[in-house]
Amino acid sequence: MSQRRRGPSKGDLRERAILDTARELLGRKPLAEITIDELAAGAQISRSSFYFYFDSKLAVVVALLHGLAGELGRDSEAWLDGSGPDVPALRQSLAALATLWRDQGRLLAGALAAAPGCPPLARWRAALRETHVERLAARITRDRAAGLAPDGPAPHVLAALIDDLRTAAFAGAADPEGLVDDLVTVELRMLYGDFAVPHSHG
Amino acid sequence: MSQRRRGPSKGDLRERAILDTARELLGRKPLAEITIDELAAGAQISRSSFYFYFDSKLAVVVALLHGLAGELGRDSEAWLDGSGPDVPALRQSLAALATLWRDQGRLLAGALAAAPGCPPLARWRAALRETHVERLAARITRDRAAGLAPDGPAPHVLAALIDDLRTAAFAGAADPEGLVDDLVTVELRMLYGDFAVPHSHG
DNA sequence: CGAAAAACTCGACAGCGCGTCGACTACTTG
DNA sequence: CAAGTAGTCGACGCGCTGTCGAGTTTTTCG
Repeated sequence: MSQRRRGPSKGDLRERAILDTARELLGRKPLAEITIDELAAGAQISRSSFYFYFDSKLAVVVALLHGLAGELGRDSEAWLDGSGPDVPALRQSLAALATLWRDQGRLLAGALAAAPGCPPLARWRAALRETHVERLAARITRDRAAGLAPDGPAPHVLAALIDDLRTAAFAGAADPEGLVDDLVTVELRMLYGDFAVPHSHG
Repeated sequence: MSQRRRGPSKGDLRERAILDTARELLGRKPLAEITIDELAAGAQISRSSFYFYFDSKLAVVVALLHGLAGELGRDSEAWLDGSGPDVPALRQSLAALATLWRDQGRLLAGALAAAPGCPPLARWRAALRETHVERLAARITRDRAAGLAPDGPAPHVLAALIDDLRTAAFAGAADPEGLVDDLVTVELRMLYGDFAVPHSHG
């Protein structure tokens, strides 16, 4: 817990300066290589003053993540609330996510890496994931009931695999946006692709 | 580089003791929470003596990984060298990988997490991944040429996505082996599942 | 205005984990 | 038994973290 209370004052500027410095540094190097000294120096305060504003480096990450809150859900509404292989909706959802990874890749990667061992980050990650997985699982259930999708893995398992794939693919990609079309294809196959098992002989 | 040269002697026992301690600790807690003191204590030597055997904690990881060398390739031969949706071969490949993740999950996860920022681990990871991706990509190319698989993402991209999915799914799973069947289905869909786009109206 | 309170700042300190160095002991091999 | 090599260890310095207490500013309000 930061000791800071309320009011628009000089301290607010410093807090923003820390956040801005963090964003700026994350544009250049991974989270693990950023030190509290650098954050403090960037905000023109001493290292110990940093602790007046944030409890740790990860608290800064949490704050940064908080600012990203809405962005993840918004563009997926159409896809998650729809039904059937709605290609444009899926592409929109993936494109938005890709852009986020392009712009905030190091922040997201750092947060993911630090999540085990940092309860606040773990909760953030779990909440994000669960929201997506649950809605996607519901969509799968709907599609199957409507005869739009073939049977297969339990909906929440399939949804979790899709979520894993997105994260792994974007986290590892040099150019997330270049992956969007391929991910669209692959996710559609995972959801709707019932392939015909060929007869076992020529 | 460790300063150690050759010969079967007392030191060999200590080296093994360190490795054993590492394995034992990895059964209880993640790599990041293991300290060199613990490793040394487990082998009944002082912390500074540890450095006579290994240069760092990650050097121990590398050694541990080295011991796992063959296990990854072996059981995938049938699947990677075959063609078409060979379900048993694919299942065998995935089952072996799942077992490895069950037994060595924390080691693998730790190695993966530490890979950026540790060249030897990064090289190990890259080599492993590239081998798999390349062989799988070749398989995809073959299948497509033979008319066994539909067109889709570039073979090496699709192969990389499948590799990512495996790693992410197993790394995050409480029970890797319980995922095998679902992964079989999903991978087959990614490779062979050409779904029929439904007509755009009811 | 001026005094108490709050917001804010900082240097000094203690802790932990890492990796190194140099001196010491114990084997082994001619 | 001498000399070299293998193995051991305590002490040190480093970098980063987080805390404490004492200081300075800024706000609040009687």
